[in-house]
Amino acid sequence: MDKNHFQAEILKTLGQPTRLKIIDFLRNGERCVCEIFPAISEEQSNTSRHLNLMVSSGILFRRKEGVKIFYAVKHHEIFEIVDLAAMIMTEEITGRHKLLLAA
Amino acid sequence: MDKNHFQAEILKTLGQPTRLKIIDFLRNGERCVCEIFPAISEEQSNTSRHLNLMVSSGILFRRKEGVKIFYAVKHHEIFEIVDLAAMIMTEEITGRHKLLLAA
DNA sequence: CCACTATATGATTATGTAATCATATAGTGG
DNA sequence: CCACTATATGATTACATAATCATATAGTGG
Repeated sequence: MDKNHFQAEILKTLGQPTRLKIIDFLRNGERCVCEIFPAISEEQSNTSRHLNLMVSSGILFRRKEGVKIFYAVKHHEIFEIVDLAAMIMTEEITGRHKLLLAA
Repeated sequence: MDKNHFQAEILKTLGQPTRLKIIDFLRNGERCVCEIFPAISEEQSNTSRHLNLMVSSGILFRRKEGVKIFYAVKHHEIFEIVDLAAMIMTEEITGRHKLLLAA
C-alpha cells in the first residue's frame, strides 16, 4: 500500500457524516458505545460498524473495560483535519478565500 | 445540507488516491489538464472527471485560457489537511502517537 | 473552413458503502 | 447459572463510485 492509498483511507474514512458526528462527540475524550450511539442518534449496530471501521483505519483507539468498550480519537491531527475542513466550508460560504495560482 | 455533510464531502473528495496525486501535482500552482494527466499517469477522461468533481466540492478552481483549462487548489487548508494525514500515517507506522483519553 | 489539439461526457461494468433488521457473543450481578 | 446489558456481526438492500472506451464539443492555426 503506497502513501497515497494510506492517506486516502484516512481522509475517506473521515469523510462520512455519521463518522464526523462520532469524532465530534469524542472531542472531550473517550466514550463507550452505549454513550455514543444515543448521542449521535444512530442505531447501535450502525454505530458499532463505524467505530470498528475507524479503528481499522487508525483513527480511533479501543479500550475494553468489563462489558463496555471505550473509543477515543488516536491522533490530535484528526481534530485539526476536521477543523480545517470546517474552515474551508466557511470560506466557501462567505466567498473569502485566496486562490493558489503561483507557480 | 448541514455542517457534517459539507465537511464530509470535502474530506471524502480528498480521500481518493487519484485525486491525491492531482493535489500533490498542484502544489506548485495551477496546471492544465494536458499537464496533469500525463504527470499522474491516468487517462485523460478519468482525470477530467476527478478534476470536475473537485471543482464541484470546492477544492479546485478552474480557469479557462483558450482551448486549455487550468486547475488550481482553491484553499491552502487543502494542503494542510493532506499533510496532516501524512503525519498520521507516519505516526501509525512508527507507533509514535499519544492517545486522547482525558475527559 | 478544416484538421488538430484540448477537454468533457455518455454508457457500461465492477466494486464499495451505509443502513437496517435480526441474531450472536460476551461479561456481570444476583 | 440465568437474565440482563453491551457490543459485534451476518444478510440484505439501495445506492455511490472509479475506471474505461467511445464519442462529442470547442477553440485555433493554417
